[in-house]
Amino acid sequence: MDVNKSGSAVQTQVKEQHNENEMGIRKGPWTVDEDTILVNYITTHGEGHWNTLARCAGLRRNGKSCRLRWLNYLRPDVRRGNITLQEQILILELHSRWGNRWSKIAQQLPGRTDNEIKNYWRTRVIKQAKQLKCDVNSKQFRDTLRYVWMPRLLERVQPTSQPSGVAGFLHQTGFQGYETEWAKPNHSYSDSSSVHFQAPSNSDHSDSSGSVHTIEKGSDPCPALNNHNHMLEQGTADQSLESFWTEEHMWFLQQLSDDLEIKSNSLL
DNA sequence: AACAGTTTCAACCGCTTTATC
DNA sequence: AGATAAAGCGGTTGAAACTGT
Repeated sequence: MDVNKSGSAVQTQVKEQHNENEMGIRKGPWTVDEDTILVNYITTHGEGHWNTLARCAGLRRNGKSCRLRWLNYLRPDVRRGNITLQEQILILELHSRWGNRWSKIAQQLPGRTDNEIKNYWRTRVIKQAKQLKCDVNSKQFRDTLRYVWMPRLLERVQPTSQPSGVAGFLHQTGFQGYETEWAKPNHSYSDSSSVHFQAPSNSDHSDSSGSVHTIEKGSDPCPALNNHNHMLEQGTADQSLESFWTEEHMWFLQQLSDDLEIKSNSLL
């Protein structure tokens, strides 16, 4: 959304008047002029002390609003545009580990803001959970993401990768600091004949069953997925998370996650 | 073309944590 | 040690953009 690009000057003026409170503090979308003032002021004086900054810069905004505008939009190193495939994997992985710690997750994705990641999670991932008819915080959905979806995304990113390549990928994307479950010896996500997913016993959110789930590669459990894989390899499909989730995928994932649930329960 | 429904994301709100006096 | 202000964080909202009919 960019209010600066739409609406007539008159409409904008009316809205601006409406968005001022009795103290003369403005709220709502920022104008181009306000952005310019804020950028120029920070370029000269640096950031911080936001209430003082707002006052000295002559902005009729509170400090919080200035800080948010700068951090989420005006900072020169803010990365705009779609979340890449690599970033999606990283977000899924980090969220499985840290939960809704958006700021912490954002620190591992250079140029991305906590707000952006939070929005991504709410608009894309939660949407998919709803389509799977499960709660986004349920074990069922977490397992589906962790043991089905993320390995497949990784295979798309690094088609020839070995297990150790996962750690390498995470390193390449700028993420350092902990040993991913996939880099551990008990996780063989890509061998010659099948794909195994072993639920780790020491993950923050996983169960302790350590149950192993195997999908025989030759059995082609979901032709739609493989077809999509082919499209990605040919560069004919949008490389986004949601583009994977067709109705057929949903059915497949639902079956698989139901199976995971049953097996996990039987081991308790 | 017009309308309704849905999605996206910038911005706000309220709470917690940290810094300063 | 307590009070106050500032900064940071996650949840929520609402308007614009998009999509379908």
